[in-house]
Amino acid sequence: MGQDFYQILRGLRLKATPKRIAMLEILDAERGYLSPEDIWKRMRKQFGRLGLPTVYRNLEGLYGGGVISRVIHPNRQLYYYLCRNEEHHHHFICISCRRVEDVNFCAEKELQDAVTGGIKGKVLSHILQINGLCFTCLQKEGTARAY
Amino acid sequence: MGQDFYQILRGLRLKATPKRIAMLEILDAERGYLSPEDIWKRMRKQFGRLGLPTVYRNLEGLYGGGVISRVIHPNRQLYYYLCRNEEHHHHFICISCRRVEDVNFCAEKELQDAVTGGIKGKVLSHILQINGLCFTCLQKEGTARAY
DNA sequence: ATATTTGCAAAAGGTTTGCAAGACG
DNA sequence: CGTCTTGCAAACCTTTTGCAAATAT
Repeated sequence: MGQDFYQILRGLRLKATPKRIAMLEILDAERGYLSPEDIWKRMRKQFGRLGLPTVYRNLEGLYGGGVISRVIHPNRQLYYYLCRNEEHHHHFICISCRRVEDVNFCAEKELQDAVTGGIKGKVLSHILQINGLCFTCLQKEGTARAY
Repeated sequence: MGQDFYQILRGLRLKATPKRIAMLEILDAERGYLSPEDIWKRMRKQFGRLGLPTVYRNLEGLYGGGVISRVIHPNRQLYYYLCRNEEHHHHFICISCRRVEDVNFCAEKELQDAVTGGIKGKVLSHILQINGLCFTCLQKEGTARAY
């Protein structure tokens, strides 16, 4: 993934400001999920003046445009993650080291059937996320908690 | 569901205070999800003095004990719901009228397999929730939004 | 009697808003 | 240039905490 962030932003009709590009670069360099504040801290190394609201506003725009995905941690905070996988999928998140793994399974059809058949409603969105400990963290022990 | 709330609370080693019983009664009388503040407002009709922290603390205890379940709304707030269904299941929630319907489907095995096989991690919990509009709200139109 | 529970007030913590100044296209 | 972005400060709102007084068993 090189310098096509400019194109991606333009595709969303967002101006390709240095800050937005830096955000994408930071997310791209990370294999785990980051909080808005994490991103802000890393960005401040490059930018003298940078407000947290800018980070929030941009994350919202990028998430809305489908460029990044988000994770809802059991601690109720939102974290963001840059997805390279084009297909619809879900995530396994490590509670301890924040690693994200794509899970190429989705019960979309079954869920749709349950709703169309029984409830007769309309599905707007669905959340499917697995929270746990990745292989590495599992070795280290001492991290387990009942989430 | 009659007056066994006393027993339920004792089973969790929680003191059966009038407020805890009232909370369960309120949740039991509702087929939709309620916010802590909703519950607080309803309880204030019966109790002169009642703090919101009490509601939060008790919801936490009841949720921890598995007596009530919770819903994570796309708006990021937590809502609570008294589950009558004993088996493991998930929820369809109506974004508009707050109705909750049980979805007797869970991809537990597939998820476990994905994690055990590919990621080799440990599953601590999983979230599976469908957000949408129930049949009734679907008729009324005008409520749709992209969540 | 004693461990829990509660009220109150205050703090915490993440997220949002308003608006004038600045930057992209 | 016009519109979209940003900084800053302040507000928002849900949730949590500390502690003394009240209550369940």
